[in-house]
Amino acid sequence: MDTRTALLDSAERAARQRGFDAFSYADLARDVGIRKASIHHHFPVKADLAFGLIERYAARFSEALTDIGNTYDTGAEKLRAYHQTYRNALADGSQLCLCVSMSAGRDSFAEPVLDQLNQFHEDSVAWLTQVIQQGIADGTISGVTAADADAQATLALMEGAQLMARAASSLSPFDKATQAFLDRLV
Amino acid sequence: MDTRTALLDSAERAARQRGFDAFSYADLARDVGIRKASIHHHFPVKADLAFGLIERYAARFSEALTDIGNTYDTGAEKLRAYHQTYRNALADGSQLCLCVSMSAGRDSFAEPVLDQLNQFHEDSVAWLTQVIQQGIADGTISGVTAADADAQATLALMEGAQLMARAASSLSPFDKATQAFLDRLV
DNA sequence: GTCTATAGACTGATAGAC
DNA sequence: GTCTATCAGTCTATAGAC
Repeated sequence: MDTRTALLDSAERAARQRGFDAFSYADLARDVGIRKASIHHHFPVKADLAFGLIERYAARFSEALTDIGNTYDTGAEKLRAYHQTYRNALADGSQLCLCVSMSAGRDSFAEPVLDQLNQFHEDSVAWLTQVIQQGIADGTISGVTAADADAQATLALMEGAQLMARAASSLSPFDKATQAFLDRLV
Repeated sequence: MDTRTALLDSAERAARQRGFDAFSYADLARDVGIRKASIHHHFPVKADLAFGLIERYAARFSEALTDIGNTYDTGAEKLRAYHQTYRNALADGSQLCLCVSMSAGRDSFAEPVLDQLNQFHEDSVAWLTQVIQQGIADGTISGVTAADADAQATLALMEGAQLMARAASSLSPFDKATQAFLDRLV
């Protein structure tokens, strides 16, 4: 495998488990099997690594949402798949999805990284708004008054539920927090 | 003011704005106006400071919930006051409440701190469950199927909404995300 | 593209005087 | 309880050989 990719993989794992500021180039070097200095060839400064991570993540997530849109028909089915994506990212409660991790530690990031992060949030809300509107139209989601507010609430719920699950090192707070959301779907 | 209190105040401000691992004893010393070494007299190691922070926060929050219980009558009024507490903590979107901040950076903490954190979450859910049940009984909250799941969802929503507001440095994601929650209250 | 070697800054923490 | 002085360890980052 490509060294750059191996570095991104290792960094993503570390960032999701321990936070972006909690791993060092030394950790990365140990994990990937090269020397610290070699990492700087691929990511001159750590901000480049942060940007590389969020960039790849946003691209992958965007693909995943497109896949969900193509695979499922009803609004409810798509929202269940979206929920499952966040649930899977938790694993056994030991890691967050990268965007929650980076949202939480946002102070160490420079403008370009924050822009990507906020763009990701906006894209998510836009996708959710569309899917919720479809769910209203096809009658597979109940209890919605404003689709865009509901979309923002859904994203906040997923991210918050991840945070609590991780604090407890258990999936159950996530499942309990998202139960009512799932119950609104046919 | 007590030096210990001044240190806790400064540390809380820093933890909420930049994260617990993002401030140092040097920062604290500068802010409070004493020398680094003196801080170790009050908090021998940084873990003691973490514990002191969450301990004081949990005690204060518990008091605040009791106050809300005593001040307001209906379930809806109490939930609106609870929501306002989280909104106020954000200020202009530049800081998190301490428990979101510490949940986010939980990897740097030892068992006693994590116990306090999880206890805080459990206490919050217990209080919310009770208030939501009251709201069902007095008819001031609608759309609840299971009070305990709704309580966990409410906590996750508040924490997630804070995270998004802070990422955007703006209150509006918080307001949008919690709009539907408020709309369910009479 | 990877290496050795090193710089310079900062970290939490300690010893011991006052 | 606060100070000066200092420690060993870590961090990101760079220079330059191969």
